[in-house]
Amino acid sequence: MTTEPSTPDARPGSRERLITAAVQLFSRQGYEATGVKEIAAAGSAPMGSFYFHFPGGKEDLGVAALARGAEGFAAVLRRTLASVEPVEEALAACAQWLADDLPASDWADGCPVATTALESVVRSPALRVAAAAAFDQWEGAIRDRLTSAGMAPHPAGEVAASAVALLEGAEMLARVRADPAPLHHAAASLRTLTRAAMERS
Amino acid sequence: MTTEPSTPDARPGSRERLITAAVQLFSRQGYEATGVKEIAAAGSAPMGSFYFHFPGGKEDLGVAALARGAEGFAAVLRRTLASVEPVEEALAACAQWLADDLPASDWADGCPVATTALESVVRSPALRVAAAAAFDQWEGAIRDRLTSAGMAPHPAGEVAASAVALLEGAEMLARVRADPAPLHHAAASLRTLTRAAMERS
DNA sequence: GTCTATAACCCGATAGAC
DNA sequence: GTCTATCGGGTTATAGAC
Repeated sequence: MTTEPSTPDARPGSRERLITAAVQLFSRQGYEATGVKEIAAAGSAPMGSFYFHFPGGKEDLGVAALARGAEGFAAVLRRTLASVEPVEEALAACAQWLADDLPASDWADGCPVATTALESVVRSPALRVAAAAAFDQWEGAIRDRLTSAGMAPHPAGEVAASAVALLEGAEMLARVRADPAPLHHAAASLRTLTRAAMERS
Repeated sequence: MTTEPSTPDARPGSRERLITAAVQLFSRQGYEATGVKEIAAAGSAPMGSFYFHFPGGKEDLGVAALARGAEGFAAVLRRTLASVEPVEEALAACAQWLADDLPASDWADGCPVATTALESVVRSPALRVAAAAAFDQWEGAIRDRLTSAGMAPHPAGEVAASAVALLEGAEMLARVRADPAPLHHAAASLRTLTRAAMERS
């Protein structure tokens, strides 16, 4: 059992550094545009370490990076959803969190999954499955928050799916336009969708 | 003036064939994963023709392919929006059109802009601007349909932006999962959003 | 306008010393 | 586990004949 924080203050091992570097590079420029040498350099690891830790090569690291990125945004989602009431403001707050966070990198650091997900559809079943798991995880976190607030499972699943789609689409528009407005409009739309579904429940 | 259909029955020139090939390849696998040789082969044009017609190289063709893809989907949007009443069903029909169309290619042929748009944010200002223009065009077509139905300009712009975001996000989820459900949920959400905005007008 | 051949470089992956 | 050097094949782009 060599899970990471065995000695809590130690510098992360090269495997961890490679995953962290890959998450950021994939979120900025996607999977295809990122070279393994670039990842190794960003993670301060030589090529030998790369292929020691990821025998399956770039795709192997890609799967690990998608899982890591998925967990990172899931934590943000859960924290934001849990700390805001009422429920329709909780979802809007997630869009607002993106509108506040993305400009900090000048819109460079985007969703750690989306670009790689689209690139994977035709080219890599392994990456496609890992991306699907990421979206499932986020959708599940949102669905749980909606049902906890009393929404029936039937509309909650559909609203959660549309919420993930809306957040992803609005983030793409915002990054391409370098403008937070699509995320603000998404927040308003999420309020409307949540309120309508709650009234139906 | 050498716009294309000068002799309507002629085989398209190599420039047209290159653009058509690029639109499809970028919609399948994105910009970064697509090589210029691959585009030239798919368009049955030699490398010499490629750099004759697109002196700026791959990025030059990329801009043309985004504009062509944008116009293609804008035509679908305008046709669908114009042929369905009432207005809240018109937007839902656009999501349904995607749910019907995408499985035909086994989810391979996706949005001709989205993947390249995300890849471009950090890497190519020219492609980023072309992608933004595509999204603006689609948003404008939707906004026009909403205001024609009597919606005030203020909610119409926001609803149109969220509609583009929702369609793009739901298409991504559907392709990655190989499942039309996210597009069906998006259709339902578009009905709700349109109805709520109409009532507010 | 069209084509071939190739330059110059970068890719993912590996071998093998340490 | 870590590092360097390198392989074979890919990339974008160009030169120059036709």
